[in-house]
Amino acid sequence: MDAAANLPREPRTERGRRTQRTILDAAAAEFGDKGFHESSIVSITQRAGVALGSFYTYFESKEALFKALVLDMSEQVRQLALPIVAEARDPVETELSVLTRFLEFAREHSEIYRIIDEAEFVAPEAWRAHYYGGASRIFARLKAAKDRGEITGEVDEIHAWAIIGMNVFLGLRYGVLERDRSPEEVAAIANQLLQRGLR
Amino acid sequence: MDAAANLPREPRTERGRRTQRTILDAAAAEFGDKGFHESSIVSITQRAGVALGSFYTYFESKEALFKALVLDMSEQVRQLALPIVAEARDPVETELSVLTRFLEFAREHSEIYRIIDEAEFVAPEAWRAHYYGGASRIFARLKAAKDRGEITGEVDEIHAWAIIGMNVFLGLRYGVLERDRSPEEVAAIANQLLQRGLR
Amino acid sequence: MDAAANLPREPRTERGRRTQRTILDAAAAEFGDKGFHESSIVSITQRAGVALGSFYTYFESKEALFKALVLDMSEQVRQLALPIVAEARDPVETELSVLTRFLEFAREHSEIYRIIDEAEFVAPEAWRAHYYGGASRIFARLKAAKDRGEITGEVDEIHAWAIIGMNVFLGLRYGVLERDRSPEEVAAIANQLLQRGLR
Amino acid sequence: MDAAANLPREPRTERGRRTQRTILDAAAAEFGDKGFHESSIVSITQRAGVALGSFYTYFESKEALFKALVLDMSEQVRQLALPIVAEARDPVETELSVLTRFLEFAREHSEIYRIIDEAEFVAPEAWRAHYYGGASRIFARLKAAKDRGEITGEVDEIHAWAIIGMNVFLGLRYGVLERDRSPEEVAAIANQLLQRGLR
DNA sequence: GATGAATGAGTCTTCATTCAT
DNA sequence: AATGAATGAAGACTCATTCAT
Repeated sequence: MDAAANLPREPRTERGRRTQRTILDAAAAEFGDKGFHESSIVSITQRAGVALGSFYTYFESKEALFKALVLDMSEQVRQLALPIVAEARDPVETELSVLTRFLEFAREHSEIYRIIDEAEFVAPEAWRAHYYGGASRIFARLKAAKDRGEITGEVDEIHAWAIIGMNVFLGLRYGVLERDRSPEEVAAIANQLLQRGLR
Repeated sequence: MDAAANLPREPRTERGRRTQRTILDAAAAEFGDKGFHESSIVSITQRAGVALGSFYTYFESKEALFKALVLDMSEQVRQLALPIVAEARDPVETELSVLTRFLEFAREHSEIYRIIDEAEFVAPEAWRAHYYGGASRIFARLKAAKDRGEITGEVDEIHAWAIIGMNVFLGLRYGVLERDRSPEEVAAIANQLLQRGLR
Repeated sequence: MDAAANLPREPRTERGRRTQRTILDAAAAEFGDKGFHESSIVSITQRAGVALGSFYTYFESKEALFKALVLDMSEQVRQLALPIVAEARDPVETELSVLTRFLEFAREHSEIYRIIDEAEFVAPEAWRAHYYGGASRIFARLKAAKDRGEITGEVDEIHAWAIIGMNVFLGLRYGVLERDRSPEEVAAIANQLLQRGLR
Repeated sequence: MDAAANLPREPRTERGRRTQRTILDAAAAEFGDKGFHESSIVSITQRAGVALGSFYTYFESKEALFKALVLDMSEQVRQLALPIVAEARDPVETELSVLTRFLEFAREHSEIYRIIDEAEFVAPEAWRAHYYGGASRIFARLKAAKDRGEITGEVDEIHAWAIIGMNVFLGLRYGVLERDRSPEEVAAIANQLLQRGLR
């Protein structure tokens, strides 16, 4: 088994790189619209305006493409939090900003959102990598805040998973399914839980 | 659109009822193991030990079966909370018990868990019914508690979605993927958030 | 790996048995005409007058079908020699009759001939089974004749392979490619070699 | 039909000649390993370390390449017998030496062996040319021996085909499939048949 | 009600070949 | 000469669904 299995095949020319990009974009749109199983390679290449065969010049398989896409998107999501965390303020404040940013993102890129979610079933390792990574980054932030004395109680990995679950469902409900509340509002209200619980 | 569309076809005899039940169980196992798309009707009927054709005596289609299953399971999950809520104690206490019960359930019936989750993509209306229903019940509990003065701050549907997201991800992480923490522990630690937030 | 892998799937009804037989016959004709790689499942099912999908009701794959065919034909070829050997006469006489019979068969069933030959590349185990089996049966006959004192010199597996090679090439040349000499003539002349060598 | 069809395209420069040679060698290895149909042009050019497109600078098509290879190899096999025949001794003796040489060759170049054999199905004319040529050369040798009085009985083309069949199968069995007997031994034992038949 | 044979649209994937650079 | 991107026809195989028995 080649380590490069499932990785996009490296184009050797600039033209190749462009074609690969086109296919990738078409695939993101297609998967976002129809989900993995309803999407077809023919349809993706048609969207991309390239021949069917060209797909296989750049990707091993439909699964490999999906995985590549999830990895790519997972990275995009990860990037969201970076600038916010860099500013390093109050932990609850930080999570509030992260959530706000995340909700905006879910609105603007609901297809990415759906793709990562569907990965739970289609590309489980990629899905796990995404969420385990996310949870451990949140956990790390909480621990750091605790070390700085900004959090008094215990912090636990469980808190991190609770937060990520909250974020994901809020993003789904208020960013993808219905947009009847603004990201700021959703984030602010949800954040009360982190701030002071239900009282 | 017939209201009865997608509903299991009513068996007319006792024998028929048993066959239908057998198929339903086999389907739950199959979908839980392989997910919707990898599952096949032949395989389900083989598990059930009935002929392929018998499937269509009791179900409209593969989708209809799945939907029926999700509805059935959704109802099972709903039942979980009923006795707990009936005891009507402190709201945070209530959510703690509900979460604990839910985590136990996720452990014992991870296949049900996966099926409902996959419904987001395969049977979106059933999925929505399940989660919108869940959220509104939580929301109702919170409002009731607020009315009884047990909660001082504002309560919002957003809180309900945050809680449901928490629960789902904790169930997935600690009930399905890895069982390295007990349901009680997970619920207790997660509940701190509802109790007093991160401080 | 199931032991039944590659074996034809057992039909459960008489109708099924007929369909399977039809497909098998169509396949023999197709493979004989075009060879394995140029033959296609669509074409085979068209010849058979059944739907494409029906093929997969009865066979695992194109390879499995081919293998099944080779096994079946190998058996037919084996049957050729049985009655002749049963008569048990002079060994050279016996090989003469076997060769004659074989040459007649090659003429009448050149497609079978080609299929077994192509198996060397497409279904090597089946091919080996066929020829190793054939060689060992010839060898056994030679040994028996030797034991009966009908052969004075040493007998060796090598002789058996030499004889089989002779037979195959004569069948190909005078039974399949060109039929410019009668089976009896070919067998008689070739048999001189076994009789007394080149002198 | 152009007489030059299927012939390798003539390289115009020394560099070109080298590239063509490289491709030819890579193809021999590939075809020997995987057989004609499993081999692919991409894979051949990768083995050769040249670009895919370069293939078509030197060969008309995959079939043409194969045919060229068979012709080339057929010629190599033909060369085997030349020095032996030149020495012109006793005919049985000659065939013994030819067979020995041939068996050695089959051992050392089993890929060539397989390629010529597969040509029966892939490049039938080349295959026919090879074996008809071989048979007629053997036949010619026998006739010459007969003329010189070294063979007393009749000689026939049929004898030639019998001999070639023997050789091919012995080469396959003892040179390619299993090498449990030395070429000398195999040739010596097989030669008894030519010498004095089975007695 | 139960059975399982039959159907064929739909998909993925391969690969020889062409051609612009 | 050499390169490798692009093409698309062709083929194996799956599987939900129908229907005669």
